Amino acid sequence: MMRMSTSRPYHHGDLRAALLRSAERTLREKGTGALSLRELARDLGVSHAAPGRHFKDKQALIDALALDGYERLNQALATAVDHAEPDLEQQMTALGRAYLGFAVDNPELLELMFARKHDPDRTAQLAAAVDRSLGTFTRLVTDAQERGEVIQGDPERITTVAAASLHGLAALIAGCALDPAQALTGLEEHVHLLLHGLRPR
Amino acid sequence: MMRMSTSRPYHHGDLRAALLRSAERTLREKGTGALSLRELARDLGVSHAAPGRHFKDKQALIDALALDGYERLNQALATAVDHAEPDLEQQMTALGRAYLGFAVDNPELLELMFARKHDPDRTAQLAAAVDRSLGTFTRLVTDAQERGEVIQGDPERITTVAAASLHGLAALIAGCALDPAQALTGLEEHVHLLLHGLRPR
DNA sequence: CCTCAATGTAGGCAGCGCCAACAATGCTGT
DNA sequence: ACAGCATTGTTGGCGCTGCCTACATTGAGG
Repeated sequence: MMRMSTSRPYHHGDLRAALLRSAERTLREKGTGALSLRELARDLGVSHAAPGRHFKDKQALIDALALDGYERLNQALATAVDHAEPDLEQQMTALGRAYLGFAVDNPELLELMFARKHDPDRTAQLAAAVDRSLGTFTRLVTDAQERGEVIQGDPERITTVAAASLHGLAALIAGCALDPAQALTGLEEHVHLLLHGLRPR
Repeated sequence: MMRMSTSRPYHHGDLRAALLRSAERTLREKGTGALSLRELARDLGVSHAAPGRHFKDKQALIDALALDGYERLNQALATAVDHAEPDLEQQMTALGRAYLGFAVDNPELLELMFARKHDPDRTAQLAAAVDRSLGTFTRLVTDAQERGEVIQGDPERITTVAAASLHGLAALIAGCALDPAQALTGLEEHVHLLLHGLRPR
């Protein structure tokens, strides 16, 4: 059938990217529960089945969203460390500030990223993305070890302590269990305690 | 209409509790996404609208599930501390073991508990439950401060460091980003590093 | 140009949450 | 004892969802 002269072109052009952008926006504004393939399609003026051409199911779109989130997070973490003085405490604080900032700006996305419901296929990609995040931490730790700023020992274990600590803060912020402003202003002391321990010296 | 002699009684007896039990089971076995009021009703042999008499909507059931989770978690945390030697490191390790154990046994439930999608009314109850959890941490910290095992300073801030560290581990476990067995065996050293810091002394 | 893969459309199916109207039950006051 | 009433369960239906299949339109490569 010929299409009416007033309608937009039959092919959208870059529907996949548009879906991701729109979904990310919905996620931020109305939460995970409000994500609907049909509604995304309506918003973009395409038919309700069009998204199916780019994401085999809803979970696939969510996985793509999560993957994109990791990429942005990794970018933020890496540049934060790069722009900090080569001092462990400052670098760690910068890393924390970037991480917590991401959590404040993208709480629902962070929740998605660390959810346990990913397609087994995409799980590999996501795991790689997580490793890249942890890699930033590990690099920080090993460098500091070389400078003698961190105790010797398995870098992975030490990384886990630092990463878990910041991830815990980020998760609490994303879950509304911790006041974002308070967490950000207290971050410096948090890192200090992490590095120097809770026991008296 | 008179009921057939072969059918079960018109009234279930304790449908609300049965729904919660069944939902918790589904949550553990098939994940959050598989939770359906209609399916729960079918499983329990009641009509599809019966759950509505006990939970005004699906979120209300989820909130109840989360609340129950907090109660079990708080119980576990409290008894763990009580049964440990009055030594900070041992108490903290016991607390961590209890927390991580809960995360391993109830990953989906933990995800629900810290999700950001609760009814504003129930949020108060949930916040109180969270405070009770953190209270266990704070008590631990203040007691240790009195014994001189922890540096002086705002107990809340110190609590946040410890709690965030363990919560981070638990969240990573629940999200399949950390191997549970590895986390549990490494817990002792994790706590040690937390208390003594990452910097060389 | 013709063909074909990629992309979008139309329609339909089953399941879901939620709602309103109605039925069965058990409690309570007289 | 029993009438009235609140509680709890049932039935049916609405609009929404994700997903599937068959079909239409388009652009690109032989």
